[in-house]
Amino acid sequence: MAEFVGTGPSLRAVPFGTGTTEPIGLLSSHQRSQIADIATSLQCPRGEVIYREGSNAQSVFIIGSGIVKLFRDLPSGKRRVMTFMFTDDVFGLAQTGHYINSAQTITAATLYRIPVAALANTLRGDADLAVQFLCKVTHELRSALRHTAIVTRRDALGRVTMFLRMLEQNAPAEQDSTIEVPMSRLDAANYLGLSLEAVSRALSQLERGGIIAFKGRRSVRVLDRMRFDTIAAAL
Amino acid sequence: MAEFVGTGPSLRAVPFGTGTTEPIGLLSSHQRSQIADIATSLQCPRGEVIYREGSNAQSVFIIGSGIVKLFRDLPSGKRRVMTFMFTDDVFGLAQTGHYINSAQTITAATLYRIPVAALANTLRGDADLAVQFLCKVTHELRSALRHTAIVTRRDALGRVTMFLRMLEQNAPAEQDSTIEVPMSRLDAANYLGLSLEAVSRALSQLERGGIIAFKGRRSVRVLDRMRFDTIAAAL
DNA sequence: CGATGACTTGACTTCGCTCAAAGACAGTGG
DNA sequence: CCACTGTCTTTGAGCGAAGTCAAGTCATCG
Repeated sequence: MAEFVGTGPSLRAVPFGTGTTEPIGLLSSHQRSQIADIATSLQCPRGEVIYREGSNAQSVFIIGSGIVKLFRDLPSGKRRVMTFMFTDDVFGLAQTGHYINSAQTITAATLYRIPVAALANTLRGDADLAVQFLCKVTHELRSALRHTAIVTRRDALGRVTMFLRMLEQNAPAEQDSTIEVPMSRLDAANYLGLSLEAVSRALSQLERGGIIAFKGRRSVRVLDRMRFDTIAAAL
Repeated sequence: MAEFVGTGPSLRAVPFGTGTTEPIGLLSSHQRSQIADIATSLQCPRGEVIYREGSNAQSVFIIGSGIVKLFRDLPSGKRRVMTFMFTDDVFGLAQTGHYINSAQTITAATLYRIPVAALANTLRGDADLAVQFLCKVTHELRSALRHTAIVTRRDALGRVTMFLRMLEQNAPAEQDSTIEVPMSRLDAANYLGLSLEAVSRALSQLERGGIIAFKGRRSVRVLDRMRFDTIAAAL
C-alpha cells in the first residue's frame, strides 16, 4: 500500500513540554514509515479539488509539499476560506461523518491520504504517535485562533498586514524579508473576510506608504519592518 | 494529590470513527480517576481570574462545571474574547511556555488543574487516553472554526443569531426553546467582534420582529424558529 | 431607597462593500 | 516574436451598516 517516495509524511508543530516555541518536525523515522504504511501518496496539480463539502469523510490528509485551501461555498455565492494548509499540516480530522468544507490545492502538491479507521487504529496502538497528533491538532487550534484574531480586526489594512506576517512565518523568507503570496487576491480576501477590492486597496496603501514593495504580484518585500510590525500589532 | 469529589473530570466531544455526531462523554471511569490522580480541584467564584496572559503556562484545566472565558486585552484597551468554555471542556493546552490569553470565570465554576508535565506523561503511557484528548482538541478546533464562521459575517443581526444558536447547542434547552445567556452584553460583543451597542440593537431587532422574547436580560425564548434559523443560516 | 453598574436608544461619522470600468499579466496560436 | 484573449488585479464613485459619542433607562445590591 505504501508508495511514498523520499522521507514520507511528517508533522510540523511546537511540541509539548520542551522549552521550544518554534515548530519542528515531530515524527521519528519509525513513526513516519508507520504512517506511510497505511497511507497512499497522491500527486495533485494546481487547482485540484481533493474533496467537496458534504461528501463522506473517510480520509485524513497530510501534506508532503504544496499548499491547500479549505473553504465553504455559501448559498449567497460567497466563498469563505477557512484556512490555508502548508507542508506537514494535517487536514480532514475535524470532520464528523461528512466533510464540512471543500479542499483544493493552490499549488501543485504531494498529499498522503490516510483512511481514518486505519489511523485511529494505529494511534490507539502507539501512545507516542497519538501524542504527536495531539500536538499537531493543538498547533492547528492555535492557527485557528490566530485566524480569528485577524478577522476580528475592523480595518482592512491591519488584516492584510497580519496576513502577510502569517505567510512570512509559515514560509520563512529565503530572501531578506521577501514574502511569497501564493494565493490569488480573491482567496486572500475570502480568508480575511474582506472584498477582493479591499485587499487590493490595502496592499496598494502599504506600497504607497513605502512599507512594502512588490516584485511581481505574488511576491512582496518588507521595506519598513518597523511600521509593518506596528500595523500588524494587534490593535 | 487527588481531592476531587463526585465523578471527577470528564471530556465531552464527538468521538472518532463512530457514526455519532452528537458530543458525548469520552472518558471511562478508570480514565477519569487516572486524571483525577494528577489533578487538583478548584472551586472558583464568579469573576475569578484563573491565569493572566503572559504568565508561565504550567497547567491545563478541565472544567467540571461552570463557564469560563478566554480573552486578550489589546493595547488599544479593547478586549477580544477568544472563546467561552463550558462543562467538560479543556483549556490551557494551546499554549507554548506562556499563556497567550487570560482566563476568567463567568459563573461560579469547578475546575480540575493538571500540571502539563504530568498530563504529558500520563498520555504517553495510555494511547487510548491520548486519543480521547485528540478527539477533544479536534472538537475544540471545530468550535474555533465555527467562531471564525460567525465573526466573518458582516451583519450584526446574523452574528448575534448564530451566537444564540451556539449557546443553545452548548447548553441544551431545559425549557422549550429557552436559551440562557450567561455572559454580559460586553463579553458577547467582544466575542462577536461587535460593539456592545450593536449586540444590543440586534437583540432588540430580533425581539421587535417577534423572533425572540426576553425573559429578563439573560434569558431568551425563540418564538419563530423558522425565521430564527433562516437568519442564522450561513449567509 | 438611593447608587452603581448594566443595558438600551439615538444622532453622526467612518470604512468597507457594491457596482462599474480600466489596466496588467500569462498562455496561445498565428 | 507578437498580437489576442481571458483572467486577475487595480482604481474610482456612491451607499449602507456598524462604530463612536452621548443620553437616558433599568436592575440589583447595599
